[in-house]
Amino acid sequence: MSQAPARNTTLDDVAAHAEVSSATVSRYINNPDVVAPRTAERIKAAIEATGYIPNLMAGGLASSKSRMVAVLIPHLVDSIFNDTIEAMVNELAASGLNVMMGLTGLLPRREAEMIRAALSRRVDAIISTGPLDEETKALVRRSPVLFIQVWDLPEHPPGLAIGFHHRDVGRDIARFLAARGYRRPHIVTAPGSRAMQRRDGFVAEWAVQVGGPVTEATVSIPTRFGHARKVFADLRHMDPAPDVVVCGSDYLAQGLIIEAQAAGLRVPDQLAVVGFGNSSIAGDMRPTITTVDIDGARIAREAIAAIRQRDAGETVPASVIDVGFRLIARESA
Amino acid sequence: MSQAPARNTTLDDVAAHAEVSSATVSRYINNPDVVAPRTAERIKAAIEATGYIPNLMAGGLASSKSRMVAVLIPHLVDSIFNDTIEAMVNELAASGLNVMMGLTGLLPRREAEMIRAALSRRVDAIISTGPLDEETKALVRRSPVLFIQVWDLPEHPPGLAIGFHHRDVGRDIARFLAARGYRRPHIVTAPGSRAMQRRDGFVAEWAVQVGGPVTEATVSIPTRFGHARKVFADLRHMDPAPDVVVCGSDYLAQGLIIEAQAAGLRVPDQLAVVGFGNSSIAGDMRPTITTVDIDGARIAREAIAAIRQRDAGETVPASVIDVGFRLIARESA
DNA sequence: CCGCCTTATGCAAGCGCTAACACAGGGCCG
DNA sequence: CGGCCCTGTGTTAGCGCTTGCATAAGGCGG
Repeated sequence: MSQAPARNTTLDDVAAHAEVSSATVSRYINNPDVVAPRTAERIKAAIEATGYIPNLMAGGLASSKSRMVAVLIPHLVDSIFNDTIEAMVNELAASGLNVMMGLTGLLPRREAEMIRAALSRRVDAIISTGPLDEETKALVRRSPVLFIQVWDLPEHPPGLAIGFHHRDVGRDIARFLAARGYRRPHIVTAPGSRAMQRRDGFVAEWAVQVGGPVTEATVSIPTRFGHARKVFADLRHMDPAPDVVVCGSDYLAQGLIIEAQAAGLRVPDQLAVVGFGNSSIAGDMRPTITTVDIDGARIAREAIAAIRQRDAGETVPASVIDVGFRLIARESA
Repeated sequence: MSQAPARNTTLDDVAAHAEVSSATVSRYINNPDVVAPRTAERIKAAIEATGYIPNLMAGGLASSKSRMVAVLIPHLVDSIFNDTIEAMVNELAASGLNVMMGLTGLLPRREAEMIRAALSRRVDAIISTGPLDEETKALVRRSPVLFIQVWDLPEHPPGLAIGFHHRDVGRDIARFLAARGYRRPHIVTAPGSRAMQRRDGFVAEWAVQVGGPVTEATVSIPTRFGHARKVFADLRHMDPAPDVVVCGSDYLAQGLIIEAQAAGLRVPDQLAVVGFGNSSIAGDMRPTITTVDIDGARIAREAIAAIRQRDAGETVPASVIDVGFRLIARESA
């Protein structure tokens, strides 16, 4: 109330108050067990009394550990990553790691920018959905940061990769739909390597399983609810009409169901729909949406495990963790 | 390829390479205009040659400016804040500010924790949806951080508040529905002060406008799509049946529309629905959703303006910026 | 009861950068 | 043509913390 302290309270202030050296206070904060119980007591009281708040920039500089992790994703709105990211951010917070969040949007340039920013902050790890261009990949390799690419399993990840094979997703959807007797699939794809892999997997397997034509449509990234109107309108002009639409996200799938119903079609009888991501809406939609579930929490856990391992001094090899996926058959297809 | 540099390259390395002092390199990086063009040239080349990446922890420590802003929100999944947050993060990035993201969930304790973490990082500003408990409010007031509370306009914000009056939202919805001739509103509220204010505003104004009973239901935070099944099921047992449902989010509104339609009801004729947030889905739903639009981008801009002002040395007074809201009448009510 | 090991703490040297201050040199005005 | 100001750069003292090393007590086996 009265006078604002000219200077922020520092470790030294606490140390003086507790009548110990600042080194001991530092130890108490970072590793309480190494200080004697009675000393700990005094320090604790001193911290309370002074209202001390550590300065992590100073601490980070001295220890060259930032206790911060960069999480880089394309979007927030209608993003199929949201469940994974939420799990990630929560897990990280629980581990005492703060999250520097970057939205990379569509431009690879932004991804590179955000990575430079993360590197400037000397983050302990970068978690990104990638993919990276060659220059950025080289930059990441040169730096000591732990780079974790999630949601995809590239051949030669710059660091650790935790994800699944998108091509296999496409393949499994093709098998599933073939087995269910669908014959004229229409696949809606967004540009972006992961979506493309799923598409390729689908097309290849469909050729094997059934062999008829696979029609396609393209939407912009991110694949969202609002795209459904146009996709459905286009689809109505097609002859023969598709009997099932394979979507790049549950949001789009939901939109298509709504459009189809508004047009008087019964889903799945007259038009079936498959989503992707098992987003929160998928199980509650009418009809419930057949989709592919990714264990986002598992991805988050694996990522955190790697970060901890690294933090403990072990080296995390550039490798690949396949968390798989699960096709969930519901009512919409 | 050959030997990893034992030590990271620093300003001094660049300085040596460019044959200037490190101070000049620092100037070049932070304020290129003050160094002579020829020197700038040399430094630029030296930076490229050495692959220098600044250390913002060191810079921040020295300048006591972190160039980082904390953004604290309850959730990511199905969050009505997402549009605002996305705008915010993008605007911040464009201003060269990095974002430390915190998910506060439902517990006030977590909010306090995240604020401490942000303070430890000496962030330039904290943007939070609040509200804060008294202790945390005091903590924030004591610290030199710029605290920006968004989405709400409390009486005595600890810093700057940018938002709108939720009570007025409730009031305006009541007027709108009364004018449209609805008579038996059912309002679905989540715990949380903002939702409560909207509810109170609605109930108070409804009493003035029409006067009949307002029935209510409660859902958990966040107000999401999946809640619709239960809300709708409960609503079917009510006698007299409501003719309009006022929802806490567009996602819930969407869910209710779907449930109603699945039960054979026509929306809005047999049951009308009002949402909140003007989320991306609202305009594309069938029927399109009557909702309340918040100019998230505007909130983001105002917040960034305050941060810049503060950064320029001016003091940002604890005050309130009302960005208002806009009721968008669409098809669902 | 003494040397040795363990445990708890202090000392001091940085971590990599910024910014206040000093200063050199050149242009320009009177 | 001398003094003054402006521009550009160097010098230096930190910013607040961590950590390796040194040191002071105790504990304990022989």
